[in-house]
Amino acid sequence: MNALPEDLGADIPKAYEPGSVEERWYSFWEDNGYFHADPASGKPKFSQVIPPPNVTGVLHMGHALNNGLQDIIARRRKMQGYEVLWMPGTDHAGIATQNVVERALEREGTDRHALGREKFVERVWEWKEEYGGTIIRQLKRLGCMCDWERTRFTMDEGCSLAVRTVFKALYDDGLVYRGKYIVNWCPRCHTALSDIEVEHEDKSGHLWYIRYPFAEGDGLLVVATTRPETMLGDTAVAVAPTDSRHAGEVGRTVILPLLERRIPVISDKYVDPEFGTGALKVTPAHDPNDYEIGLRHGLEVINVFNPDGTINENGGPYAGMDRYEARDAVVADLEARGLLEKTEDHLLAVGQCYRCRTEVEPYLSTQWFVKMEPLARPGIEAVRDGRITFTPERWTKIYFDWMENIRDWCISRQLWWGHRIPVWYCDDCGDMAVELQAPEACRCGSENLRQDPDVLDTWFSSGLWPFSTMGWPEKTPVLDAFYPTSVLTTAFDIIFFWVARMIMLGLRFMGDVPYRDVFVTALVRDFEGKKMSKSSGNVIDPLDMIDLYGTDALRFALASIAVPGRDINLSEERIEGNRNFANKIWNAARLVLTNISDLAEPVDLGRADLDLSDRWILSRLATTVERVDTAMEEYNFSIAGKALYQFFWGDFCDWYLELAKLRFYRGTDGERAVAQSVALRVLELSMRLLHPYMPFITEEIWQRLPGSGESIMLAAWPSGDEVSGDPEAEEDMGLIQSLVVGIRSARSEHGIPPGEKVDATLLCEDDAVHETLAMWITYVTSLAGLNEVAFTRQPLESGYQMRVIADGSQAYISREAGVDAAGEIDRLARRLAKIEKDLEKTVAKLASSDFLDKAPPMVVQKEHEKADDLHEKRRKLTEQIRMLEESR
RNA sequence: GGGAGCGUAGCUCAGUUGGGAGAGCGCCGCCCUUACAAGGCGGAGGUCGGAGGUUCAAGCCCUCUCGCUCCCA
Repeated sequence: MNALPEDLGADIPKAYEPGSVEERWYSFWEDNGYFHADPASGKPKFSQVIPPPNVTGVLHMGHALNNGLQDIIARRRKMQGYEVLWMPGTDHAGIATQNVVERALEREGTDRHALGREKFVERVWEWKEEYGGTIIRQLKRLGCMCDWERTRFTMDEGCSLAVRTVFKALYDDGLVYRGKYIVNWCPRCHTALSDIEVEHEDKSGHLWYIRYPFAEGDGLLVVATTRPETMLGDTAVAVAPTDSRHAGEVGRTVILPLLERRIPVISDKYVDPEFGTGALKVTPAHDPNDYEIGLRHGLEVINVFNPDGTINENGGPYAGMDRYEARDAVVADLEARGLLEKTEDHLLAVGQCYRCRTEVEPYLSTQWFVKMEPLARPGIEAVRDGRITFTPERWTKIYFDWMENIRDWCISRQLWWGHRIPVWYCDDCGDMAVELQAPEACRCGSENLRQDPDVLDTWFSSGLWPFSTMGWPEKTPVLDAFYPTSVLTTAFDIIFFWVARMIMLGLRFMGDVPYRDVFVTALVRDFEGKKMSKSSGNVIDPLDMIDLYGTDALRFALASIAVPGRDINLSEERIEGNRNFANKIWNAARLVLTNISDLAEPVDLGRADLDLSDRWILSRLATTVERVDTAMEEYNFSIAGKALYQFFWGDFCDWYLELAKLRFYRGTDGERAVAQSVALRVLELSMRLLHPYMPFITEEIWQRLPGSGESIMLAAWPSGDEVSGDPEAEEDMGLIQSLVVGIRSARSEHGIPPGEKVDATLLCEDDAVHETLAMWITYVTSLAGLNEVAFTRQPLESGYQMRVIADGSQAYISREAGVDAAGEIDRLARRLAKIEKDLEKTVAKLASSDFLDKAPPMVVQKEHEKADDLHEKRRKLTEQIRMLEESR
């Protein structure tokens, strides 16, 4: 598998080419079974379930973020030695999938009713077999290490049995019930929806003031409504009991305009006397509050809508019109009869179906419900006592708020695609049976059984996902080994739909929480913070990004801007920048690989004669390992990503490799071997540290390194034991970096081309610094472009054109062609200005006796040192500027 | 109406328990120095939304205020 040493640098393309690399390694991993979890393994277990994507879905940025992060988590755990199960699968998505197939039928000029239920469901299954695998293939392109052999589907046999088992158990416990209530009805999907499937949006509408004449005597009552068409179903007018304006009207009868129905005026505490005229038209069949009022007063309930939102026969002349048409007609007729007092503009919250955006209609119908309060209590407790934690923490409160005010869950849907409700009704005796399998006959002996035509809310089955996928209700080894799962990673928009319900159902049926951690990710938005949507045309397709820049670039970009608790504004430039990072990694590896072919055996770094740069980069690496590991443990993928980026590019490439070249190209054999060994070690360890973020490029490079093993996926996650910090090396290197940057800056500001070497004399007032610089002077000469270098112990009076004042040292630089003295004065003056600004603040602090008395000694001490340093720099700069001015 | 989050460089955003304002991109200048021009080096750019308070010390803590976004009713 591994290349031989002499082949190391051969055939390495100049730029990283993600396409072929990704394909090759993904099948290598999959074919070797690295994704497959063994419940019998003796290793500690780590598990997570994928939030099952919609089977009709295609991968969008939200998926890419969530699943990318889950993969990062899983890969690190695997490297840490856990037996990792990442359970994959898809969701049957009742409404969405049914819609897709219905649209296909429409194109064929037919519909589901013409096909019949059985044939239609067959068609959906066919569709699922053909297209349902798309998102799975896309997740593979994202690099996800899911255990594909265990891929599940919410409608597969096992999950379906789990659904029926749970339904029956809840029914037997009295937690599932059937009843006639006002539910949210989508006239386009022809089904009931649960409360949370309705999205409210403020829309501008009108408030119509309608005159209801009294049946006896003169006068009229004016009611205000936002929905005049529902007056067809009015069975009362209500006023507040406290409302003196209307007190005399209670008990009288008004004539409902248009339909001429006689309806009573009643008094009910629900009415808000401040709203409109203080008189409320009551439509018990089409408003939940009106329904309650109706119950209290024994009002007639008149349904005026058909399931498709048109007016039914109860609407008299308006029957057959659609609800908006009817609204216009009703208003026009009222106006014509002089019964419309006035119309005002009014802002109202309109409920819409979360699947199709159609306005939902409150609609009286018989539905199945789950009684939630008894399930919610343990769910609240599990979070309160810390068995489950949310990250970021603030989601905890949102979870509590919802759970503490939970309402019963309407679980029946008038669809054909989904888990059919396991309830059979007897046509002969009217009995009802809730069973796991279709019963042969009723208790009364009749075989005239009809199964309930409705199916269950898709979220009912996804609520069982953490255990139904592991084989429940059977007791399986997988369940035994991997439940509860370790973490659930998901976006906040499904905390109520999914997360909360899994917790409640997991506790109820497994007797344990479904996961320990809930990691709530952000929403991915476009670069200016707008929600990505097809209609706005601002969608960035993750597959396009993968094709253009590579999977690793996309993953790294998403992960490194994934700050917990904040939405992500993504731009293509961001991904491009990370493609550049991948390329940087690639080329660093190329440099190392092409320069280590003569390294027979890496030297033992514990004993080797390390350069300062070697000690420094190993120390930086140690810090990075620590920071990355800690941040990842806390789900802070942004901090970890930035640490990786900064270390690899800013430290390793910009400084270490530049210095290592000195030994690669001109070192003695021994020096070469040390530099090679350190470079190799840092590269190897970096690949392991980067692997969870960038699985493909790291495997590709790691496999080319001498002595690497079977796969980086099986290599150990870097630990603090592998490298250790070296504060002294970091400090010494800091002195050198300060001097190099100072000289480069002076050169650049004087327009000296990078190729032109200059002479320098270095002055260090401190002996130790002098020694360090003298020892590692080649670093300075090579990185700062110096020619002749001399050391002095006394400040120079002349013989140079530029002076650099760095930390711990100074450089006097001379150039044959000379430099513009005025330019040098200007340059130094700008430095001086900055120093004086800093100094001013520091001096002010030290002049305050409060500061000296009350601040911790360490802080005061630091401030003194800072002041000394700044004073010294100011003195040197001032003196230099004066000298230059005098010599002009 | 209730709750949450966010206003820091031109843009997108970091900023761990208060103790010398940062990154990426963009911009300007110089460089094709054989790992990388998808690059290197250097540079400009900020009264941290506003006001007040606590503190020796506030981007960070408290109060008020303005603006934007989201969730729930």
